[in-house]
Amino acid sequence: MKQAPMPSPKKARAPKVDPAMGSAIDQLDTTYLQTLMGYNARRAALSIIELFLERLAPYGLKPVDFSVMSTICHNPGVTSRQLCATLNLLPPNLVGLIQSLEARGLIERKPHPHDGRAVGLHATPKGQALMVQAEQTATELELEKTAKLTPAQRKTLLTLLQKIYL
Amino acid sequence: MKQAPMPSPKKARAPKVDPAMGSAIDQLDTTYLQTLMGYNARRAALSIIELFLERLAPYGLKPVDFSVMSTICHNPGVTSRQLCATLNLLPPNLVGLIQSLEARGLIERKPHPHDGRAVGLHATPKGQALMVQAEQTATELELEKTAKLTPAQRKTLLTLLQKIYL
DNA sequence: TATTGTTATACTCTATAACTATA
DNA sequence: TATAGTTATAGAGTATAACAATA
Repeated sequence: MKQAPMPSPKKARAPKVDPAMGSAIDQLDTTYLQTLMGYNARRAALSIIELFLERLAPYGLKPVDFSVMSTICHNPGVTSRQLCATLNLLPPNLVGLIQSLEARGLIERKPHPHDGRAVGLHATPKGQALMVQAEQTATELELEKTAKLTPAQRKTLLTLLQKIYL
Repeated sequence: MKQAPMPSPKKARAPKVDPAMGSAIDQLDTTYLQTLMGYNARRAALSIIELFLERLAPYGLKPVDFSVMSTICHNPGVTSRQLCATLNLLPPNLVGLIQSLEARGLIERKPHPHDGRAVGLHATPKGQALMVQAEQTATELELEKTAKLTPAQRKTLLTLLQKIYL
């Protein structure tokens, strides 16, 4: 809503006021950056993740842990390779994460029925119970962070973002 | 558009097919994660940044360098403190970045007219020329990455994202 | 006393190469 | 030969504490 005051020309390379002026309003001109999807998506994501880290800390889950646990819960028997492909993670970075979740008793590793190389990942009852709470907390926090959006706008935003990365 | 096949109930905790089945379609159920703005915004941002790194490498600019340079260009005389506040950076992490840009002859540091502690940052002609090209490249790459969106959808997406972090 | 910019440093995240066991 | 999982490690990114100079 705090948009630039809309000057007539399209390009505004020089700022209206000199930032070197110790003016009370030291608002900078970021109109160009705000036209970039990458910039805006990153800023929005980081803003949400900041609160996510705070609210999910009691569960001992960071964003990546959360997305991995959630995917395992919803896809019992999933393999590491599938997780990597789906969540865009690198295999070496998933190893320690999986080991940690297993050590905490949140998941179990079972031999894969058809492939001796692969290992099926399953959430334990403890892990499932934790994720029911964690997902609820995450959903709540997300609604707070997107409070300025109507439900319709929120749905639109999700759909449009998926058109970029899917 | 490759949405889940829309089962009647709202909640779908168990997947339709067992992922342990070495099925040709090893598509996982990520319907829950896709309802999270943080997840989608992060995935979209990373997707764009991936191409950004590739296309802007010839300029020797990464996303943070780019946003700093762009902000300096559009706000001559801006201080480090202002950059940190506007771009959500931490002062210690900006020091090396500024020194690097100065060493490359892209910016100049001039004493601040009113505040002896502060230093005004200015893009050199070389830096300005580089950024004209870099911004054009960035804008082009962004349009490629958002090719599935109509201009109206693109504008909507930018506006909605800003409602989250601004 | 508060602020700007800085140094040093630690911690996390991400990426690459190479190895094993199985297909 | 190709793939799943692993190990070790390097590099980038992000964070905190403490300091000097100036307001």
